[in-house]
Amino acid sequence: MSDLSKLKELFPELEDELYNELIQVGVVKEIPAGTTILQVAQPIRTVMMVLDGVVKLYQEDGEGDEYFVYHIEPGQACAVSMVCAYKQEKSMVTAKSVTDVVMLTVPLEYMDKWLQKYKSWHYFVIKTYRSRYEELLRTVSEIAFRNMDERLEFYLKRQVKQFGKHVKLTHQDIANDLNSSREVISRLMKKMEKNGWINIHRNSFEWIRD
Amino acid sequence: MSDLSKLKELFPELEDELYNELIQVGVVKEIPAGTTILQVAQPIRTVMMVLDGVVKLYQEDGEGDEYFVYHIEPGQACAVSMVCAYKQEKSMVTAKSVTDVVMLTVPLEYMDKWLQKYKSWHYFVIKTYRSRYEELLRTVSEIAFRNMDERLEFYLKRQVKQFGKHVKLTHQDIANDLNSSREVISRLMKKMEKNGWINIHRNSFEWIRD
DNA sequence: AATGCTATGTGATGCCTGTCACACAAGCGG
DNA sequence: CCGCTTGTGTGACAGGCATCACATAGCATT
Repeated sequence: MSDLSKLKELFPELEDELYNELIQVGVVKEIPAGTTILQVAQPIRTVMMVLDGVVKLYQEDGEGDEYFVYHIEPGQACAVSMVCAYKQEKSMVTAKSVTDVVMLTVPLEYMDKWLQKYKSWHYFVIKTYRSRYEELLRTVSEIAFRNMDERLEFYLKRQVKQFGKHVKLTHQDIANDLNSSREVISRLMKKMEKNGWINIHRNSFEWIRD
Repeated sequence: MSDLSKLKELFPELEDELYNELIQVGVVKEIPAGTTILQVAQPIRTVMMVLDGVVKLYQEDGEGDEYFVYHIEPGQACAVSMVCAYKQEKSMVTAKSVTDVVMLTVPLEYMDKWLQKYKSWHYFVIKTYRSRYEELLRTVSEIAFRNMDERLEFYLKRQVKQFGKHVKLTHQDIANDLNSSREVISRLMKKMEKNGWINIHRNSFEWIRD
């Protein structure tokens, strides 16, 4: 069955029996690009494992400001969706599909069951938390210590890594992700272009260095 | 035995059998204030559970800059110490004792063993990751969206929550934790004093609002 | 080709905060 | 009581970045 083989390919570290359960109880959802998949304010009742496409996770304050945190790609699960009972204070996290996305959703009650039953699930969950924790630390470090030009470079490199040398984003999109303003991003990117790092097109740019 | 009862009090969610194992294989360490307990660059071979005192966790870049992330207090474990194989790229996290600290250290191999054996340990580890993840998100939100005055207020409140109304920190200490400069902190605190939020003393301040 | 919409380029200006320079104040040891 | 050390107060200045105001350019539709 193609579903099974795809699962095994994307999540190679799980037990055979668990794959079967995943196929049985999991629901495959197809989500168009640009959909808000979850917001942490609201209770979450499923674990989400990405099968295809890219999800971006970003933080919001209440006043329209955003900050990009990281991407979730095929073979990864959403750590936040595992944080079932999120105490909502001020911090808000949103996950949104960047491309069309296919994900496997599993009701949260299986999470506990499987944690006890399958060692591999266990490790998978721990691994997910750990890698997300590391990504977050990385993000903190960027914002705390780096100026806009360095943060922009880091951000663009992540996009290139995720989507290839040719990335479709407007300066405004980028400014939103970095909680900056369009003009600042335009100026800095112009400088990067002069230095031969990128080519700027309308609605996109191209990474031409390294 | 007083160790056992203290453990139960601080970590009430664990299984009886596990307490016994903890007492048997765990080593109690007393650490004087100001000691660097771990740095993420180096491999970690123990899980640390705080029994007494306060540990602060902060991020460093390579050039002497720091940013305070959160406190670890009695009844909590160090999530980073559970991240055994930390890929060292640029981000560095350091844990340092703020006060004299007593902690129980457990060799890392038990972590895996217990994860399979004890459901409660399991939940404890997950809970630890989850709450640390949330704290990190909170920190990201502060740095990304707030100005120095608001970040300072947030920071001071956290200190007050941890240590009581009378907090022993110099302006320089605070500036280091917020990756700012002493003069800026002094000015902002002076303003807070004028607004009746705090009293400033030499080497300390006192929270007098709320 | 003309029109219009949206993306991008660029100067002017102001606020926040980091830095430098130095004055003052609190506490400690002789 | 005096001087030293360390913390705090404050002005002047500079750089980074947000914002405002337009100018220009790219692409789609007619």
